[in-house]
Amino acid sequence: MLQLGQLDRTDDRPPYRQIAALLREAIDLGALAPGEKLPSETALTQHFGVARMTVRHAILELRGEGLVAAEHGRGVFVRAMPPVRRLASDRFARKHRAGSDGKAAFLVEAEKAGYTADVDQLRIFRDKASEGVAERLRLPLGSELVVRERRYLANGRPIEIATSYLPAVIAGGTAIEEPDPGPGGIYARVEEVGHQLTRFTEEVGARMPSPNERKTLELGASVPVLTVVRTAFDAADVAVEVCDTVKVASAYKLEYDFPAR
Amino acid sequence: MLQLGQLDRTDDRPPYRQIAALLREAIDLGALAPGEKLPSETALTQHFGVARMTVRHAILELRGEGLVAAEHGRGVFVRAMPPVRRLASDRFARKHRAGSDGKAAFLVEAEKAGYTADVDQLRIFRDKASEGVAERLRLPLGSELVVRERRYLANGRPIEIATSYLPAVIAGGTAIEEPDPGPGGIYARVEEVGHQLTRFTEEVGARMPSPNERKTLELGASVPVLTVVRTAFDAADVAVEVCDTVKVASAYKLEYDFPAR
DNA sequence: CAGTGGTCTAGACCACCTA
DNA sequence: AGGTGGTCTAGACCACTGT
Repeated sequence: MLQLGQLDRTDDRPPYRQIAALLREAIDLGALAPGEKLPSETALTQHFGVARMTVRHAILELRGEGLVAAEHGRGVFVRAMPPVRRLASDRFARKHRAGSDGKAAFLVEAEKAGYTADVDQLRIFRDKASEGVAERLRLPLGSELVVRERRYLANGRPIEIATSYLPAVIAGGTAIEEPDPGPGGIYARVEEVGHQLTRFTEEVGARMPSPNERKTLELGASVPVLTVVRTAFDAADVAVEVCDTVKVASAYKLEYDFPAR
Repeated sequence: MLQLGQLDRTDDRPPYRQIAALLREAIDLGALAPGEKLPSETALTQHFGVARMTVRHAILELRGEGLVAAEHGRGVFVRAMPPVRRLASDRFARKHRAGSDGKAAFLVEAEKAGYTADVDQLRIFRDKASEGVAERLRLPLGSELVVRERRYLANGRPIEIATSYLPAVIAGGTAIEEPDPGPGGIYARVEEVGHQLTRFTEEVGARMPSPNERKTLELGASVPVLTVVRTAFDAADVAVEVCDTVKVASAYKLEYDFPAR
């Protein structure tokens, strides 16, 4: 049974903050392990001798920090943190595509780092270019695109949604329109049709997820996401792919290396 | 006088969410301009015919989104959104240091983009290297460092906290320990003492701010921050500076450009 | 069904700001 | 002093989950 301290009436912090601090401490120390259920509001109310709203206020604070998630009718649970993926800016180097025996980069990386990886919710379809994508691909608005959507999971937990957009004139009719694009992934196929990749740009931001993203990524109320929009360029500096990703922020660390010039 | 709609009892959203939605709409439409004061809790209570806690719950939600900020004893005010800074990975190129007439890069950029920039809360002191910094600078734990802390503001709103760590053997006794490091900033001074900068690495992540950061950056309850830890290397590949920054996510877009190799 | 969290009421007292 | 938001109480009913 979990042991929690008592309120300190000489403490100048209000009771709800003290309760939040005590629970936060229990989580940090591991007395409340990830996935574990917190004492019910009723139990906490009795333990601390306060009104239910006071306990709820404390829990609201922890939810705001993304430390716990409430499940209606079940209880409040300590959130489990997914493993952290470190993404280096050389992760698309050709050497990483070779020798992977046709496995996707994400699966190879997972194997090395010791977690299980999955890709699901794959959707492939044609669409017209929206403003942001058209601008990045330097195509007219409404140009025909091949779109690949998918969701990445680590240890069974969703960590990323990715959507690739490629001009249909490049990707149309190739294995890029197949569920399995073959060894080396879609970048290898793009190079096969004559577009050797030379550089990438990435635009990185962070924000709160939309309700939809929250659902797809199974996120608690206030867990932020990292957004990365990558554009791939070929030797003629033609943009051949835009990849829009939404990543669970706590699961990622992005690494970039650039010259001082 | 602000006109607000009424609750719709047939709507399946709870009253507090409807009230939040009505206020959000008023803000989006400009009926409540940035800096303007919302009707008081008492006024809203009477307007909607609900208990005060219900109105507070709605306002709590808007505060969580960072749309409004409460000021004890004064009222609740619509927050102004800071302008978005786009940070390109060539922003430390030597050419940007030259010709800036001794002005810091941040101020020059602000002038061009048409917003006012300020740096405040400058603190300069000596400290011992903590684990993360020691590792990045490849120094023994506890090595003497020169530390520069400061806060950046755009249009008067805080948008970033930055902390630079430099080995005291490099930065000690130079203008880097002065409030004004002189033309070209601390990087120019580092190069003057024989460490020509050749490359940088950046580690990017996102998370919810700590209570302290929330206060310093004047953030709402659930507004995320971007974290960027930059390490600067000289020609001998010696790490000469670690710069730890915490940025208001909504105010930044980071841009990186890297070869496919 | 009992137990959980979600929402709401109608009060109360306090701390802070402006005047 | 009067108005504002901050915190708290002691109830109430509802919706969801599990047995």
